[in-house]
Amino acid sequence: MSLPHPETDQITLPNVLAALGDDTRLAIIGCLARCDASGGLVCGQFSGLTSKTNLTYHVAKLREAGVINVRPEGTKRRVTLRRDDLDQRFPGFLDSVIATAIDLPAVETTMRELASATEPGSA
Amino acid sequence: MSLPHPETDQITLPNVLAALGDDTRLAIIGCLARCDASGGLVCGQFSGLTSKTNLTYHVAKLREAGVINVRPEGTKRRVTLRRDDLDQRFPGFLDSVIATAIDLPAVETTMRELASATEPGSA
DNA sequence: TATCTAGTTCAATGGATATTGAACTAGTGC
DNA sequence: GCACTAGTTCAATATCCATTGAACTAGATA
Repeated sequence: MSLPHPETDQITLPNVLAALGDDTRLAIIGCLARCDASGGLVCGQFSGLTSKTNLTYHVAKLREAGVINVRPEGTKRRVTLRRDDLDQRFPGFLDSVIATAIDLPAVETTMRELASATEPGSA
Repeated sequence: MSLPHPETDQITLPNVLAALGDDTRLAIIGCLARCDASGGLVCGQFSGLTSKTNLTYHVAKLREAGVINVRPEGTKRRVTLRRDDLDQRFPGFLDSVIATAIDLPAVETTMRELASATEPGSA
């Protein structure tokens, strides 16, 4: 872990709520919720949501609040949800947020783009 | 209901999260969670949290997001949590937030003030 | 009617937050 | 070494948000 992440017990509800109270960041969480089982996503895969610079900003916000984990992987950054940590800290919270966030319009759109980008013949 | 409140199905997760992502408002929710069974609270009872003007502002934010109900009662405004509506819309969400919000320092302090203000002999 | 209480409205302010573009850095592969 | 990719940093801006104080309104009470 080369980037600073808060310890589990440093994660606070006000910070997490503030981090999630933004459309772009909520969409990022929605996308992650949909494909976290497959090992998360890298920043570039959220490019449909906003600019590259702005993504760096929002991903950092989520990381600093303790909502996601960001792991360098070559020139990329692999982003995953801190499910276990959040469940431990605020039981039931993440699941209830995800249940709604997973169906947000911005998430639907991004996932569609992501799917078509990995279709055979598009590479 | 003389003040505008969103219908249950108009309540959105981004709005609710943004409304709760503020220390003052989270403290209001914590206080309400503690004594909602006893019929809610009136604005003035949150006076330990911030100024009167600022309370009007934050209470309006929570109301507009659909988190609380505000009912005129003489010159006062009775504030209650929209538990049923939120449970219907985002199952489990409110409970998980309350579990943590109820123990916030600002809530503890406010509840102590509230308790001492209703002690026999203080009226 | 006069006064008090509880809360609102409004305009102004300060501070935080989101967004942008240009320049930059760290890996990867030729 | 060179070019490419992925993401960062920085400074600037634009916007939104929380906070304040003064003046105000509605209802209760004497």
